[in-house]
Amino acid sequence: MATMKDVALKAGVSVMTVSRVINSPDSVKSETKNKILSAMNDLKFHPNYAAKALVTNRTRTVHLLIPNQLETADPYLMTLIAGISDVLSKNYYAFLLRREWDSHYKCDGVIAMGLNEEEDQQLLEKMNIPCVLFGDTNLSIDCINVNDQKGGYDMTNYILQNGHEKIGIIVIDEDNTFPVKRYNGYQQALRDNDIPFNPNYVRYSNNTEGDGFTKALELLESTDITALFCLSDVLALGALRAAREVGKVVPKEISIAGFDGVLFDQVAEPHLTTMKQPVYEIGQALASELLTRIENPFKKVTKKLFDPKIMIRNSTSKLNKD
Amino acid sequence: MATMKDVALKAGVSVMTVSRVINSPDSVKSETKNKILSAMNDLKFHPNYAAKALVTNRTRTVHLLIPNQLETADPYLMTLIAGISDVLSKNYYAFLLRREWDSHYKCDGVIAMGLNEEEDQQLLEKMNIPCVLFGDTNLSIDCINVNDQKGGYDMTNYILQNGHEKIGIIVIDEDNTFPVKRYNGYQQALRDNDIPFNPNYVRYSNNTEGDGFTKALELLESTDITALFCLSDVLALGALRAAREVGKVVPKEISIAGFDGVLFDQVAEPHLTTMKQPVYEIGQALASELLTRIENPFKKVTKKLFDPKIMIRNSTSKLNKD
DNA sequence: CTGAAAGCGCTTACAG
DNA sequence: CTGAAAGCGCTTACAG
Repeated sequence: MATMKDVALKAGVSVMTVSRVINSPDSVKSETKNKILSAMNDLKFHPNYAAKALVTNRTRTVHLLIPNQLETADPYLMTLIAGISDVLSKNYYAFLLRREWDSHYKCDGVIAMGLNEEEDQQLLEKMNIPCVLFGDTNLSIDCINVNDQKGGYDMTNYILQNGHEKIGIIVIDEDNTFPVKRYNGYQQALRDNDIPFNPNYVRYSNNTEGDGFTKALELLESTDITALFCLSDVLALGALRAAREVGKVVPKEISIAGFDGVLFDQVAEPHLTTMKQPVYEIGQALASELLTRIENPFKKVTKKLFDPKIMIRNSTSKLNKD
Repeated sequence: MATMKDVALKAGVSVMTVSRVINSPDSVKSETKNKILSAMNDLKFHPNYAAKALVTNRTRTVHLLIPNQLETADPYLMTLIAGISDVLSKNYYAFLLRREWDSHYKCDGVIAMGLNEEEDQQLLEKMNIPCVLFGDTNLSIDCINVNDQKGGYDMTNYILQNGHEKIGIIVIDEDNTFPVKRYNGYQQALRDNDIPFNPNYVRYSNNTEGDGFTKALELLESTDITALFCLSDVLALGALRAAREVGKVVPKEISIAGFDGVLFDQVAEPHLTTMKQPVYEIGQALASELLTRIENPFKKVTKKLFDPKIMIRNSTSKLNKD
């Protein structure tokens, strides 16, 4: 591998000037610069990042802080990581997953997710390197999130537009803001369409197929809903099973909608209408944002929301009320 | 961050001896060693990998060579990468995805996949660093693969044991060895059970739900098969749809089996019997193997096969013939 | 078993 | 606009 010294020798300049061409090309006379650039080209010069890292204290490595309670084999997280790694790799940044808060190993920046408010605060205080958060916070941290409120609103609106007025909802019962936001969206859409809110149509559920099944069964047996909005696809799968259990044909007799859309564009089954989160794109955005922040530590803090989009799988899943 | 110099000062030794404690602890008198270890502990010393990288020419970074035709957002690949990153991250190795054969950036090792024979050869010749291959080759490269032959054999055997004798098969029509191996397993199982092979029961198909549907339809309409072994889950989904299309109840009138099992342990639907590949574990093994090879470049070449396992989703998917 | 010197390939001040 | 010197935190020979 050619070094800067080799390039300097070939171009007849000092190593320092070669370094300048790389780091602040404008400060070099263009004639000199061209000489050096062609020497770099001839020698196939590529900087030794280890040497650079040693002196600049930058490693060209990014850490993904993923709390232990998140399962890395989860498709949602894997898709996110795929998006992140796509952008990082293209920029020759390596990355490593970090399951613990502390690390004695250097990195240039951190992408964090699944933190509560207290931890957001910690992130701001303890990390003295660039951070980007997948989530929401009022603190001065770059963050990117899904617009859950809008997702809940748009889906409810869509169901209403298909002629349903009695819309059940299964809310995820977790200490997290996203189910609340989706639920708020549902309520707002009802208000905007002058449809009364019926608390009997609401169930809280653990985010599992099994509990979704149970809660959907309750709604199907005890109410006259004609549509059911499940705040995750996992719940929706349980609801589909519950519909089969009570012999209601989907979507003729009961329309079922989910939320997430992570797996379901890969799998043909089940034919579920859902709110697809742009997870891969969010991953890409997290990485881009972090790299921008690393380049420019004093730039204004960014807050971005990505809209989820309704995804209708096929004709059999249309929410039309006959 | 404390450096080796700080540790040396505190322990009253030279930097060199601190370095020895890290790299060849046996060469240091245990008394000295303990003094140094406790100094390292007090100062929370952790080596600066950039400095180490510079002098040892090792980067603590691994490249994943993923040919461009492979989609990184594919669940199979994401699961594999999750397994790989799990092990690498635990060992503080960063990694980056590499879509092109050439890289001017240093790394300590490469995990490659999806290569043809010619490329395997290239891998051996061009890379002068440790490599591990996800796949098969007779060349002197560490490799890890799925035992596809056994997967095909075991599934066929299982279907036979459930009383079926007329077993259709949809083979993936790709320039790749794995469908052939699975198909061979099918044929071998038939022979071992003295069941005649019927070429009319065989269809070749693109690995898509749509083509799976078409080919399954052909088999269901033109033959008397009572079971259908699809060499991928995607094909099996098409087959399930074809069964619905012709009004055959699964599994009462037609049993359907797939192969892969990547998504289907996450999703409750569809209830499909399949051969689950241990993809996450394979990813972990690829990374472990590479790290071992990096530590010990002259060790014997390893060839490992992972057995896929039959996964029966639930009672409705049992392959029992009434 | 331990240490003093040189150097890995860059960048950061400082000169000119 | 360009260069000579020093140093980042380690390891590799070489001594003793």
